[in-house]
Amino acid sequence: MVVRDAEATRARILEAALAEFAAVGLAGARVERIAAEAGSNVRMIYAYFGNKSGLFDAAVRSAVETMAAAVPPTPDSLAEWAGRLFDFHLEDPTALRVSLWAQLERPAVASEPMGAYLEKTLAVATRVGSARRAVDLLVIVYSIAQAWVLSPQGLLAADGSDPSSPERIVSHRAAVVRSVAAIVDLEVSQP
Amino acid sequence: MVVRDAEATRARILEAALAEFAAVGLAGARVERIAAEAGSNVRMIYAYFGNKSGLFDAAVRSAVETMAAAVPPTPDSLAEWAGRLFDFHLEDPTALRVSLWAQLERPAVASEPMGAYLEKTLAVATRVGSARRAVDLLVIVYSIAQAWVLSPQGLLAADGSDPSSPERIVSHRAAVVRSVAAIVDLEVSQP
DNA sequence: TATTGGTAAATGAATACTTACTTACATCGC
DNA sequence: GCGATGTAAGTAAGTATTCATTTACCAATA
Repeated sequence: MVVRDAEATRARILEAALAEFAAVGLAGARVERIAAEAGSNVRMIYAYFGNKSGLFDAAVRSAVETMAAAVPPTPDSLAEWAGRLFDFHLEDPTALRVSLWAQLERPAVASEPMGAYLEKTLAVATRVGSARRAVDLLVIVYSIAQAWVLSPQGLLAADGSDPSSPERIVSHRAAVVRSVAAIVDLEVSQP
Repeated sequence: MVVRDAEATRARILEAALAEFAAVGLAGARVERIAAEAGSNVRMIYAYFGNKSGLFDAAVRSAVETMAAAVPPTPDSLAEWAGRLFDFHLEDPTALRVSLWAQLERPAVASEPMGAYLEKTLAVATRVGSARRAVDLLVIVYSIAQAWVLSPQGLLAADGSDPSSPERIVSHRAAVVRSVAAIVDLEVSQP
């Protein structure tokens, strides 16, 4: 390294960790690979993040923050929000994959951003009547927005078309948006 | 072992593998732990399944088969089918978790049951107009049925209630069924 | 029927290699 | 020179996979 910059090194490590964890998860990740990819070394990882799971936790938090910042929730139009979430995950599935791995391998960390959850729930609750129904709705909306990226290729290609073609993407995005719209309509109309 | 029974031993190994892989995934699983849990030994795993990923693949296939057999699709009432899927995943998340891990760690294996996908797609296509729309719909229906089990505890509890309470479960199941019903209605009405 | 030989099933321990984590040392900026 | 930052080479504990051997079972033979 020519220039010494703790912040920059930390950031490079975190970035490399995000990619590695998104690709192979916590158990599959290799500390040495992350260090190499970051242009740093193992020692620095332990200096900055304590241990492997500490780095993973930091990566998860970073991923969730990125996601929340990139796709701010708009309670008035959940359908459009779902569409933007879909776009975000499609363009870069890193954050989604890291979150999912956290949910499987470290559920406690995945449940951490309680504040954000509470906020969204309350915002939606005013439209749906109760907090419970808001949670039920949010759970479903999230999953619809993620469905495409998490579906096996075999299912996506079951109609004989290429799942990565632009028309195919546009088609599914439309399905996502109108599905969420239909569900929200339903929930708002019958409390 | 008192009795020598290749089939039984194989079955015990597979059962133990399912539990282990569901809990910690392919990279997190320990061959030795599986052997011990199965009341067998490591060498047998290699005799019957070749290697660790061979065992994982076998576990995935077994999980998918179990799931397909336990919750046969009913194209005429996708909503009820989603409800039964929800029940199945809730009672035992093993198959769902194994499938999800396959999707993350070995996408090729997760995409394997093409036959089942094609069948379901065709069955739904006759109701929705085109195979493409059928796939879009199926992807979303699957994800809605799984959403609860895959959501972080923090979100599920954001309304202040206990996510594992029977009333909470009943409430969400209802949300799943009526959501799918609403989406299917929409898709059938406007082709 | 008792003996023998063959084969599938099972086992414990070794092998070859990874992997998270540490230590001892170097270098930069103030 | 001193604390912060960086590096390379360890180390001890695991870990997938293989080896050498034993055990149970079966059937043919004498």
